[in-house]
Amino acid sequence: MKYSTRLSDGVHILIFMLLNPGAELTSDAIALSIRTNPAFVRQMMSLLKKGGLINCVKGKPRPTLAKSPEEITLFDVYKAVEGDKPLLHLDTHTNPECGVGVNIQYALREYYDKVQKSAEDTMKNITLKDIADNYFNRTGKEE
Amino acid sequence: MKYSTRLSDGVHILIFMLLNPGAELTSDAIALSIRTNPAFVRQMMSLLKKGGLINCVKGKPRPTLAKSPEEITLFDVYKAVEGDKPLLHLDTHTNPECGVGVNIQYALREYYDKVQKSAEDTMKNITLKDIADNYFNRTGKEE
DNA sequence: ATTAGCTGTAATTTTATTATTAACAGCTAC
DNA sequence: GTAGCTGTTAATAATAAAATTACAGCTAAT
Repeated sequence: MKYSTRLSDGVHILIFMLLNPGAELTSDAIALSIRTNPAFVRQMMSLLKKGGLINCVKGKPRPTLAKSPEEITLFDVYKAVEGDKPLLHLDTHTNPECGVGVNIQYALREYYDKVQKSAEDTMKNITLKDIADNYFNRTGKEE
Repeated sequence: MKYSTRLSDGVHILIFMLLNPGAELTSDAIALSIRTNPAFVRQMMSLLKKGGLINCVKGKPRPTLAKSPEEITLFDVYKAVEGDKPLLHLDTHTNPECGVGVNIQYALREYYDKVQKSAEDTMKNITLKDIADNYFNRTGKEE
């Protein structure tokens, strides 16, 4: 498959909103920056809204962050745009008649959960503000 | 795309070898358990061999672990079968004329690296023995 | 020596998941 | 009232994975 860039694009959208507070910000403008199409941006924004991260109104091109950047973590964005999709995937297609194979995958699941948790814990400690600060340092622009 | 199950299948192969020490173990037999085809198993085994995790000889269906199960970590298997493929993917397709977008992705990279590192650190602390023990507990069989 | 059976590897096809696109109903604000 | 936007759905294209095919070369048994 294609690699999912939803988390990256979700953050992209949020930072874009942070950089343009109160300004008119259409899905077309954001799409131009991500180099995707407006409908995809609107789909992402719909998920971000459902996740409680942004507020936006149909017909009105002025979306706003629903929380301060310090309160939005990378994990929040991940959950909003990827849902429960894990980073690692068990092979759920093993031969069901082979108990060995089935139990290996069950055994693995426990350890995949640990990997997932450590990744998520790290994501929970990264906020939109951190990423924005890093962006500002990069561009020399001050907050 | 399809989700990659290479790590799961790599572990599957290693545990299978651990369970059948010294026995004849053809790629056909392993493929039957994973419910895949022998050529894919051989491709995975080729990678595991390059990663220094197993020994096997062309024409001879008796692969062996190159290290003890305590010395093989989940990270070793991940590196062997996935190489440098990260868990999270930046959107490298943003509009190059939009400096904002480009720099957002650069900023994000630093944080993705942190997430990757925490996942890898966890993987480094999980050994094939851990997974095998969990498997044995599950099946009631003792080591 | 011959040969059956296996491995190692490359090339092609199929499949799964994603982004892309098109389309349109409904809201907003001028 | 209408231009421009959002929200949503459905269909299509793109991409990376597994599945498959094929075959040269090794092993070991006879």
